[in-house]
Amino acid sequence: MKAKLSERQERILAFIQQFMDDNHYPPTVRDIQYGCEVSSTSVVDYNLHKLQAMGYLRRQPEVSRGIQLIGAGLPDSDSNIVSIPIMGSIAAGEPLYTPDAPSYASESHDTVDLPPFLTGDRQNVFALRVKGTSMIDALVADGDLVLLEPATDASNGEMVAAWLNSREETTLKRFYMEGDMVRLQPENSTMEPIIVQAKDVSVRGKVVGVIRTV
Amino acid sequence: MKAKLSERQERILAFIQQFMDDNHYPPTVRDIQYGCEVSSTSVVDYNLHKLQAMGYLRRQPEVSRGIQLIGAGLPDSDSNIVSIPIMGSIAAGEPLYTPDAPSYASESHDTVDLPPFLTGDRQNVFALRVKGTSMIDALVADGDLVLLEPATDASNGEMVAAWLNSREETTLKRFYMEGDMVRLQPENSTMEPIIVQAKDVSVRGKVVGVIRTV
DNA sequence: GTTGACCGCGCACAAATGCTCTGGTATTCT
DNA sequence: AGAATACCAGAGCATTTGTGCGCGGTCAAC
Repeated sequence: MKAKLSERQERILAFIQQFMDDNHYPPTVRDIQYGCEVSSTSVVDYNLHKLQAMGYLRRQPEVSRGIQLIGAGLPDSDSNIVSIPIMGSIAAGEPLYTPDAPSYASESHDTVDLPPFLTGDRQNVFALRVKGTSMIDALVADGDLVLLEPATDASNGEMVAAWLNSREETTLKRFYMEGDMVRLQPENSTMEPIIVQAKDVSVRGKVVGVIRTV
Repeated sequence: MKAKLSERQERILAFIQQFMDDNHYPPTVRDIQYGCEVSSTSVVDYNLHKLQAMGYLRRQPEVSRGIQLIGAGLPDSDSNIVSIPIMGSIAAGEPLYTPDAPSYASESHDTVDLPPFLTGDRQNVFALRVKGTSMIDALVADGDLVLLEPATDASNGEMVAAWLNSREETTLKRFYMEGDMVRLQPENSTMEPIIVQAKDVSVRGKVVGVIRTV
């Protein structure tokens, strides 16, 4: 069994994979024909036989769509899911994501598996469980899971996880830089903003998504 | 629409699942016929339509083996991800999941892949894109994705997708049964509740989760 | 040049398959 | 009882779809 594939065979293989991802069932010979711009079904049939002989797929004779890919990566396992670590809770003085102790970052944390559309192309997204209601007016409730993108800076109005030196805690607030002071604004009309020296606060991440189960 | 399955429908559903597990491609109508000891393809077709209307599966018309199970556990049953169909938008008179027009139910719907922890062990969860701000006070914003569990009934105070006969639209509100009237309460202080006869409203699903990307 | 393996093309057939039409039998509703 | 509804059976049609066959290129070996 050779490992060498013609360009057309590569394309057919890729097309089948794509098609399976999209439709959750295998393509017909003609689907492949049109999808790969082949001018005849027999060519597809010919190459499918080749691919089968080489072990790239299996076919059920006389059966429509009787194609299944074998070998690697077929059980959806490709990259349409990402594991996000849950680094702890936020907004009530709980301990949190401590980059000063990097050893922690990879240990014993829970993770959630999420589809990539929630993280976009951001890197190193992590999640925090919200405790408390300080952001209730920004549609973030107690118990929600917030997705954060690591950041050390923020623009005014962005929702961030911020570390307060004075309190030794991390909190979820909107960020406003005012001179050399920083105002951390809760989104809850019954709560007061926190205003501290810029040097006494450090941004840990920006909120990029919210997930709630009821 | 009932959530109740006949024995035959249960069997068909189970058979499809089994078949997919075994063969990695969906069965034909006749496969189901023989597999479930039905005496006619039309019966299978009939029940498939029913199942589709109830949201248990999706079909590609005119396409052999154009069946895919939706809800839980279908993606090769690898169980760390589920495909949820996005059945449309909600809360501004947009069209939605219309079991009365089965032909729609199988067409051109997007799906999102989500980890199972969001759906729990619920079956046939589907998603809707929220349009409008009627539930802003319940922490559901315009553009959010809400996850719904199919239901025909609701307890007072639950957040539901409800179909209004009079307006021919589906709307996202809190549900309150009051005598033989139903009050659909928006969670937005600037909006008035909708109060209609119980018979003029039908619950389509209960909200079980919310997803927002910023 | 000739040969033959390899690959592609177009066509057509037969089987597989989705779908519809007609009619039947229960069960429920009025 | 009669009407309405839900479900099933059988048969048949139209489309989809796998497969086989003949023909025509290309290319390297002889």
